[in-house]
Amino acid sequence: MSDDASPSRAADRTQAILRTTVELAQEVGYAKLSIEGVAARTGVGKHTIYRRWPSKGALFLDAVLTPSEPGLDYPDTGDIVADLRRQICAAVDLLGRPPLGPLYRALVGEAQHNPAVAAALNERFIRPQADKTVARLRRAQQQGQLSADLDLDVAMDILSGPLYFRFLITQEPLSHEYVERVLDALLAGMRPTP
Amino acid sequence: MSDDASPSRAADRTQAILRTTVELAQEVGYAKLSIEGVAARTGVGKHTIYRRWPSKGALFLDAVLTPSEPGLDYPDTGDIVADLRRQICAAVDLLGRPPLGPLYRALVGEAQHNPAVAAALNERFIRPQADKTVARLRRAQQQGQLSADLDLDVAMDILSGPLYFRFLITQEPLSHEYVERVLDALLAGMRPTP
Amino acid sequence: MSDDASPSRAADRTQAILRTTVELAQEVGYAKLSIEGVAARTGVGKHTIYRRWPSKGALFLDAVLTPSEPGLDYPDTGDIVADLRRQICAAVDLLGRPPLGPLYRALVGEAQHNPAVAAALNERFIRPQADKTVARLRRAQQQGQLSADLDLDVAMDILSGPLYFRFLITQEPLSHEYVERVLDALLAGMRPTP
Amino acid sequence: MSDDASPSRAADRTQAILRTTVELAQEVGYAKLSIEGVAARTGVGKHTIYRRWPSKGALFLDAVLTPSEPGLDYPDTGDIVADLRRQICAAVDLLGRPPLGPLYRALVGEAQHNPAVAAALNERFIRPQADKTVARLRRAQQQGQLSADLDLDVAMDILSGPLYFRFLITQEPLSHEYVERVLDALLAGMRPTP
DNA sequence: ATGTAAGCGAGACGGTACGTCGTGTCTTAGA
DNA sequence: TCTAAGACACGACGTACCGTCTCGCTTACAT
Repeated sequence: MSDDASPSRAADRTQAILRTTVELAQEVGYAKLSIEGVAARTGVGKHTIYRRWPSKGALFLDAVLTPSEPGLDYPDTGDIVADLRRQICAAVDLLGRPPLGPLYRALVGEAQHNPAVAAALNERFIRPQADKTVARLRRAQQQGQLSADLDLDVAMDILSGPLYFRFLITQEPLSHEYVERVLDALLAGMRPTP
Repeated sequence: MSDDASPSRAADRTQAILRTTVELAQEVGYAKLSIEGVAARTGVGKHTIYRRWPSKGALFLDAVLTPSEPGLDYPDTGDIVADLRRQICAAVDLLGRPPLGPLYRALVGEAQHNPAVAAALNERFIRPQADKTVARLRRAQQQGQLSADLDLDVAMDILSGPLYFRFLITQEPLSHEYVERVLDALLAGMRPTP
Repeated sequence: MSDDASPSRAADRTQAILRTTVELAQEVGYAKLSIEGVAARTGVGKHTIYRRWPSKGALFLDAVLTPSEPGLDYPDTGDIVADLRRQICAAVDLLGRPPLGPLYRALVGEAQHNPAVAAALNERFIRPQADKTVARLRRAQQQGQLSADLDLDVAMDILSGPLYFRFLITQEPLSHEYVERVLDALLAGMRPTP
Repeated sequence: MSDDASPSRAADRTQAILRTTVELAQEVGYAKLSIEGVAARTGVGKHTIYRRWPSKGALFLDAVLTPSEPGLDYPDTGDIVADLRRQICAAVDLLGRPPLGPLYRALVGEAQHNPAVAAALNERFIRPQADKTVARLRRAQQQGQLSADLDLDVAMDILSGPLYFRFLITQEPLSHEYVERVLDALLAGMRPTP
């Protein structure tokens, strides 16, 4: 008697809870987010949340990642430098600024206290992105656009790391101009040119 | 009544509280650390803690940074690559592994939720280290050991970032060998050598 | 499809639920008894219980009274004192000690909070017993074995009351010897014999 | 700095909580009384209640008994029958009708589920009253106003029991006329007068 | 040397949230 | 059609900390 348009009560509720979680987190911040509050605002019993997620961290992870998961697909225009620039700027625009930025920052913060969140963050978001990046880098390397000596796993870290450092540690804003400067430095290398 | 050997009751108490905080954090983790617990274990009234620190985060920051503050002085042997390697390895050994590693990780995590902690972490630890690093890099650049084009502020980020990325995000262990690979990649640059 | 040997699925289930209720109440006490628990232990849906009884109290009343209802028939040997002694001792033995005693005590306790239970307890158990008692007392009075002045309704209360008082209020054990002492006092009266 | 008129914060709060408990119990009944509700209405943290009483039953016992404890003093006019009548009627008027009646009924009900409440009820209320009653009966017996054979401990039970039976079991109202009828029956005895 | 204040331990207090349990209603799938 | 299973909104449980507050007691300073 139920048609495709109303797939299941359970999924409806799950979505509603995730939406409220994002809303509330944006209003009061992750630290003051509470399962009690999410339940009340969604009009849902606390148990309905605990049945789905074991902790505030797990709920928050789902709430932040679910909408952006199919988000950052990798371009391949043939020009690795342009593609990296495009991809990194997209990531910075999505995760490095409001509205998602503060939530993503809080999510990474939570991962430092909660190993389950750290693991899930890696598996659901970081590793897939890294794999795509490494694959793209490998193609570029094979085409001679990157140094044959370049250690591709490390390349992933040196491309992401500086931005995460600025995002999490010094907490200065992330501009496209900054991305450019990082890319320039990485491409050229630190050693004096002969 | 107080002599040099017991400089001040207040300082004694402060030290005792900081010691307990580290102890307790190592035992139960930052998430389950509580001011109530620190007070009880130290044998101190809660007020005595609140009089000194405004929040658990601030207390924890002091507890983690106080002992390691006079820690990572920069060497200058004349060889910038050797000095960087030495310095980064020292930092990794101190902050990247037990016993201090988990505490430092939690501290950075807390900084994501608490702007005051983020600011204090930067001012008391990150910025001073960065300044020393940049100064050392500048000398090397002037001596021709680094590319004249190198953007020194960015250099600081690309040296630290990859290690923080691995420490905070993928949470894989930090070995000296990994430091070496990062340095190699950064020095050589990603572009193919002509 | 159902024959005499399996009178009805419904009745079977009802009996099973009542049995579990008694079992569980004996194990954990009435206060910790729950419909949820009874359903789980019986292997029955909660609805199947709610369809039959409106509340825990009503279920418990049925569970306690059903087996003992056809219990306390009144003897008439011609000797009213002997009959009262026999009857009261039987009641005390059945309801005043384990295994049924604690359940009956809890049932009366529940009746203090739940008027429906109080009413049902009276109608299904107390009043029928009282009617039989009064009838027996009336015969005895007509035969001259009891004072012609005796107020028979009150007689019922003064025979039962002291035992209930001891059972519910002072919660001291009920022995046959105690029954004897009560009967002696009631028969003789408190006034000095002239 | 504090004078006799403001004895202590603690006692103030205790009294406020007990008052609210009685109020709330009268409004919603014992079954729906909750520690949460009492705390909210009193404007007090739940812990402040749990610090003082281990359970709803214990709190309720205090709330009901505290005001009426110094309540039912025994008269001695020299006429035991008149004194019993006076005393029993006073008890019936206080505990057998609103406002206290329903609370006392609920208290006795709770005692059936909670041994601690049963014990406290006995020690703080029932036994002291019983002791006074027995003492008064003993004087009357020595003066020849009661049968020399009367078993005084049992006398206590047969005086109280019928009223408790009516109060708790049949739950009919308790009138002075009923008290009279019980006393008449008990004084005269059930045996036919020769 | 003696007030007098400041710091202190202890812990009560009003709150908020926790994670769990049971209620009574409702839905779903299977017999 | 009735059932078992269990999701659901709700409300209360009893616990844990929060940050504030009052208590006496002990230091240590200023008179």
